[in-house]
Amino acid sequence: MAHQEHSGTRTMSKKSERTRQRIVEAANRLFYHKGYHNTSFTDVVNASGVPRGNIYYYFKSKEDILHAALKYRLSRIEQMLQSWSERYRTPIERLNRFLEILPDSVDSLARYGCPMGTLNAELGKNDPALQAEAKAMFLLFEDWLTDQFAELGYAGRAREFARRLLARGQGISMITHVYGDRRFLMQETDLLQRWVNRLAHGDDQAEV
Amino acid sequence: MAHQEHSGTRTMSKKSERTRQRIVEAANRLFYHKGYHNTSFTDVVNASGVPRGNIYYYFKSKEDILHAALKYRLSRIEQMLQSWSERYRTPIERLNRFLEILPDSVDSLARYGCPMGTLNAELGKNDPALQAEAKAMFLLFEDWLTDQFAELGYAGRAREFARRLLARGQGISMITHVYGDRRFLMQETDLLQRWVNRLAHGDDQAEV
DNA sequence: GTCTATAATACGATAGAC
DNA sequence: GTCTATCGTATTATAGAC
Repeated sequence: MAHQEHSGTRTMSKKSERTRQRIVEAANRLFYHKGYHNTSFTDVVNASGVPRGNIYYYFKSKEDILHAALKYRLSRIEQMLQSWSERYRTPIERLNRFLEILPDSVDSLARYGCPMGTLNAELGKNDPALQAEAKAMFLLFEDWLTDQFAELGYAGRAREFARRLLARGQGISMITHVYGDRRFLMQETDLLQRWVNRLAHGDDQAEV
Repeated sequence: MAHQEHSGTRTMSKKSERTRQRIVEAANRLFYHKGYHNTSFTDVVNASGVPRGNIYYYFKSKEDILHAALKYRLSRIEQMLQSWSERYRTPIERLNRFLEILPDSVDSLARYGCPMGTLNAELGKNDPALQAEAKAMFLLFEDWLTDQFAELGYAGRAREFARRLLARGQGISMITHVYGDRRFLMQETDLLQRWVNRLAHGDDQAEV
């Protein structure tokens, strides 16, 4: 008989949890590198090393794996933002840490684009439910960035600034991906850092 | 016997050309709305109204249709840019016309994202040949924008400005798509217009 | 719980009648 | 040149032995 639920981890042994996690991480990497629709079930089998049937023991469909991968991404982003909030005590330090993502991941951005952006672009074209889950990644960043801008003293425009910063990052990632141009990313990241730091020094007329 | 070549239009009758064009336009729309990998051959059959076998008379494979769709997009972009160059006589008018794309297509951008960006994001993950063809769309815009900034007197930084403008447009399109937020697009387009117009008035320190 | 064999189907592509 | 019937394969998913 099948186990009671696919989605829960409640009744799982340590080993089962590890296997499940291996599937999620392998699939997540493939969805990023190849795109969701262009990743086959067999790709997931090969990349994870978990036999076909076993994967269906943990997940009821390919789309179910996608849900799990999105959930995994969301938890990773939450962890990351929380650790930044703990490690850095001023909003300007936090914003600068956020911007460091771009140079830190310049190689994968040039090869595969932004993991959030490209997946949203793909899923956003069709299923509204999947689109909503993918959008949640952006919302985590948006809320966190909004908090930082608010702490900087721009409470009224904090969300506007947060979205603008996200948009800038997306644009830079896209062009870096299309052109394979690492220099562009570095140069534009510099501009964003200057903008953020001008804001931090009270220049709220700073043009973005 | 099969016809001599799939790609050429040299020996085609008027009616054949129309049929071929119907296939290309239907497929192009589907590739935009659903994504390339998520568009099936049957989708193209249904959308174009052309029987399966006939499509293979005009194109040797699904990928061949994609090539034709990309070629079609490129020619449309070229036509558009050339018509703008003819209609508008100053670079500032031309740059403002370029920015008008965003509000003009805000509905489809919110639903499907930027046609150039999303297709590049999808194809860029895999095949380098397809990626190059998709990139060519950006290059057309980049060169044209570079010309405009050069005419404005920023010869040395014209290409930098052109890429930055493209990146901004991509970021705005992505966020508009993810959030389904038309207001954001309008607001950010305003910012870009102000930037471009400040540049036109000689403020080369204008921050982007 | 684990794994292999295989079902059921959707896919891109072809054959061949007209 | 046009169209339908169908092929071969890759896909997701399941059955059932261990």
